[in-house]
Amino acid sequence: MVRQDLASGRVDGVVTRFPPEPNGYLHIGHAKSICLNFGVAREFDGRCNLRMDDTNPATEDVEYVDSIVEDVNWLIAGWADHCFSLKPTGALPERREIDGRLDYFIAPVMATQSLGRKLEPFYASDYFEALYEYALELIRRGKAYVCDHTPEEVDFMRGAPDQPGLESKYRNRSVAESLDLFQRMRAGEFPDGTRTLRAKIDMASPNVWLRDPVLYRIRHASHHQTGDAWCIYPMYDYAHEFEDYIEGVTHSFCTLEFEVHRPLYEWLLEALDLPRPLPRQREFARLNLTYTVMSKRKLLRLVQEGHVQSWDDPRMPTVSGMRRRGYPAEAVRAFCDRIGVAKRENIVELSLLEHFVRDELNRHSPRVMAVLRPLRLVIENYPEDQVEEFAAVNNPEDAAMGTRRVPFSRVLYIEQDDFREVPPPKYHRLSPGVEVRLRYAYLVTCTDVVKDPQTGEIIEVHATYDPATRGGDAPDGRKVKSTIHWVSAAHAVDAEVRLYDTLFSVENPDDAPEGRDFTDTLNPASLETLRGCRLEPSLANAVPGARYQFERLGYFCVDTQDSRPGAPVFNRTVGLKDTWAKIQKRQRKR
RNA sequence: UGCCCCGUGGUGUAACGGUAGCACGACUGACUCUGGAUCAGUUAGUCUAGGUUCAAAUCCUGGCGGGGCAACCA
Repeated sequence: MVRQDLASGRVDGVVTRFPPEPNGYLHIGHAKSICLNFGVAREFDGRCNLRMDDTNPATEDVEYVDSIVEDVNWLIAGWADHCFSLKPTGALPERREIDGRLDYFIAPVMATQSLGRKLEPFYASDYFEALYEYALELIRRGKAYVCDHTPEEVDFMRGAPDQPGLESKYRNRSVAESLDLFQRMRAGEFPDGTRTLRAKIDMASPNVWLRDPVLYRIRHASHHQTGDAWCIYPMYDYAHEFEDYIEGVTHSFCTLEFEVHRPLYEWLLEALDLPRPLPRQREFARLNLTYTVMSKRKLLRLVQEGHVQSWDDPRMPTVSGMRRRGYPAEAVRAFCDRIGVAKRENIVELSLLEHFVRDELNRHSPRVMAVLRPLRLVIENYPEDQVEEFAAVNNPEDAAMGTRRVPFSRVLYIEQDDFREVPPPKYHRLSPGVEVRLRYAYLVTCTDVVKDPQTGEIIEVHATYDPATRGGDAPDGRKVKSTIHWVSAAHAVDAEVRLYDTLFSVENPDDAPEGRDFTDTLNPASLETLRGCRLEPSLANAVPGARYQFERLGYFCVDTQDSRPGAPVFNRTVGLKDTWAKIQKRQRKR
């Protein structure tokens, strides 16, 4: 479509916009919209405006503005910054005339070319004056009128979808009277809800949005950007297309539910005889993901009711949550690219998102050894005080990432999961009499199991090593079935590790059965906190946000909120694919 | 109920009216000092009934199914 518009000469450049309302945090659904809008701008060498659609002071807050700016920057950094347009802080649209026709226009500044000027997002609230002027013009043209009906009356008179509405008795009052009343609405002469400005369209239209929709309402409320300057605020349907127009937007992409609003979007634009090309609205289906919810209302409830700790809780599908969880922005973008844009309702599998996260992390994150649930392994025939260092590869996918040295000694920790006194079928790891490889170190054979005399719990495993297998290869060419990771007890770094699982235990928490709430299907095991985890010493100075692969376990990142030097906290971003887990699952089913 | 939109493998998404393709998942196998990665392969799809056409996922009509819309929210 964009290509067609360019080819036909309808527009000579592409301008899109991402227009969130600052009443919540951005989530993966917004990420899709961001990728669409910035992606189109990028593809056609255009630009994309970040705009706060702040026309309802009751629900909005600057806290959200700040988070939105941060999230957008994070998501597009290194990808679309060159088409990211903002405006100088405090700039307002310029009032001008083109061919004798009234026009408002606001000039963008590319984020990469600020030239020292302070920049900020566009704000719908910056256009309140322009919007007001346009409203006056609408009244003069007989296309809008002030209506004195109460909200209840208006609601009733709208009729039903299959029944025409009733015309307001104020519909035909004179232009002069409407003008006067509207000016007095602005002046604050009337209390909330007493009057509205309405478009004069068609009360019998089969499209309910064309039945003289409300354009302005009276709200004596303080706005987070304009303070108390206004007591009338424009409705979304009135404001949005003019916001697009003022910014010179060519393509206005929004979600499906606005499809029925499109005739209104176009009607308002055409009602005014505007001198520049008009923006065009097109719709696409919003994103749904399995095992999560996406509506701002539900996300807000999760936060407010304490089901998660915050908007950036790593279990949240918010952009900030994903960032804290360790998802790379590249992975989120690759995901958005793959899911495509269409008008069909969809529920994308979480596994697709995780695929891109693993794909990105696999190529770029350094490998490291960490033991989450430690089990002592004593190498009986290894000298008591000896310490050796082995070279470990940082990333087999990228030789340029080099190697590091890992200390080895007589007492090690291995993963509890990597030892079974009685191995189940197909279990290749350590068990009595079995030889395995300690990664990068030696081949060891399990000789003994030490149990707590009281509880019978395995507290220690003994083994012998073969000195000839130094580095991990046997000179006689014998093979072992398994390689396990380990950490030298004396050198280990102690850490807390948080394991995350899906927030919900059902694929689609949105369709809770009647009488049930989506919170009923919350997964009680979505967070498991492990303390006393043992990490290899190279992790002692890991910086917040740093991402690693813990070999054989998954990808982990240093938590940006709770990690402290000397007391590191790691979040599991996503586990490695685990065929052993699959085998186990299958065995359990039998 | 009125209007609008949408129906392609389990999931998501492609295909000027001309061989239904790609990705994820699942399943086999190969390889492996990560039961990771990689590689090879298998599985499985045009909602339905008519019509137009040499030819229909694509165009037309009906049916069926799903979704949206009746805030002074966005």
